[in-house]
Amino acid sequence: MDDTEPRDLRSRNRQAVREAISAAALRLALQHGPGGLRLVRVTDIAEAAGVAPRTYNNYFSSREEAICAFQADQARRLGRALRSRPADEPLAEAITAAVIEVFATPEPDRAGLAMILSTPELQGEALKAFTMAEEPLATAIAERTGTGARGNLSCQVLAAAVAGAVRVAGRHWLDTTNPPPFATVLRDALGHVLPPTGEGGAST
Amino acid sequence: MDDTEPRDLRSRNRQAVREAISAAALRLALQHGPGGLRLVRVTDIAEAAGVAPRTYNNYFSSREEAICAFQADQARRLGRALRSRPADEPLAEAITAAVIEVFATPEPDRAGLAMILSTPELQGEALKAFTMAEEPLATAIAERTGTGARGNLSCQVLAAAVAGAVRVAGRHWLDTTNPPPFATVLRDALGHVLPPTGEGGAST
DNA sequence: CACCAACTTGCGCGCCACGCATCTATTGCG
DNA sequence: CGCAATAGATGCGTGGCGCGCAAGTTGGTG
Repeated sequence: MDDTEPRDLRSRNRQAVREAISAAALRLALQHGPGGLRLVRVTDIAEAAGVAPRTYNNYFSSREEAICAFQADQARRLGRALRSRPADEPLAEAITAAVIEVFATPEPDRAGLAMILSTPELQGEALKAFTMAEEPLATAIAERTGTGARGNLSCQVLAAAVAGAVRVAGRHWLDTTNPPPFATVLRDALGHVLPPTGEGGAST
Repeated sequence: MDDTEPRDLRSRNRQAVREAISAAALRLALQHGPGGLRLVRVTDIAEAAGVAPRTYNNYFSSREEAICAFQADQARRLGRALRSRPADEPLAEAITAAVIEVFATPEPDRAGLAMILSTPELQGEALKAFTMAEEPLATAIAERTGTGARGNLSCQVLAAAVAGAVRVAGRHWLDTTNPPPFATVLRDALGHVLPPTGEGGAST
């Protein structure tokens, strides 16, 4: 969906700068390796992105946040992706399709993922990013299942389970030599937490 | 059970200091409220804990880490708790019992939890703490189900789902006025991700 | 064409993480 | 029971970074 493209030309430029900084940060991080994250100065990132150090700070408050901005954006799209699925599609299939659309299209960058998963600091940030997806996802699930209660436990638990499955799938996919398409791993992982077709998981 | 208590006097003292710093950090954080986390100086925490600022830094590298040390310790105990359950107990019951033993015994501190869940910085740290529990938990589950493969996706997914359920349950319990025992909420949440008795969830 | 708002950038301050050197208490051994 | 080895605590100093403030610049608007 192209709804991620902002209308305002100003916002457009802003997003471009954001991605530029993020890309520069990830690239520098990859150069220094998992252990040398500390050696990546904020000044270097800003310079590589073509902005002032102060400006970098207007976008991100930490290196980790900048590096994981892509994951954060992905997570932000998940709820919307689920809503855009046809309403008559079974819940499990809709979630699976939405997840694959967001996280496996295109195939993730293996090096970047490895960098993040092998660096504790970045793990935490990526974790935050994935968790951000849970609340909108839970809301979307609640809408789809018709469960009115927004505070419904089962929807939130399911959303958390889905997010966790995606995260675990990513790690598993990365640890696999000669890996299958990420979408395959995602389907497999989601199969363990998704209710069988026809059951929305709302029992309370 | 008490194998978590080291007999070494040195380690014992170290753990005591760790808890003292953590408690002091949480107490000061509660005084300043969710928004005033930045106003909690490291010096204050160290002084309140009766140690030098430099020593505080030997234990924790950030305020957030210190405040959430209790959650981290809890998470670290989950895998061990599951192992200590009787081997003939069904998986779902064993996990539920272990979770309740670790997270609902004693009943969590409502104020502290509210503080953490309403402060983004602390949310991230608590998230890391919960996630730390996943790997040992997955290993324990794999042992219990007899699934040899350590890289087994289903066990890791289940572990992540359990951790997520605990986290969601905590938030839900906190948002509830006149709340039931936390153990009740935990059982409810876990019921949505745990396989029915007799099925280990290991299909691959 | 002129006004307004948002954004970038430079400056500067205060805090904090961390390396180095020293001192103290605990431990293990003879 | 005394001594050497060692782990941990503490002080000091330095460099990096988050962020508030104010001016310059660019895009959007009536």
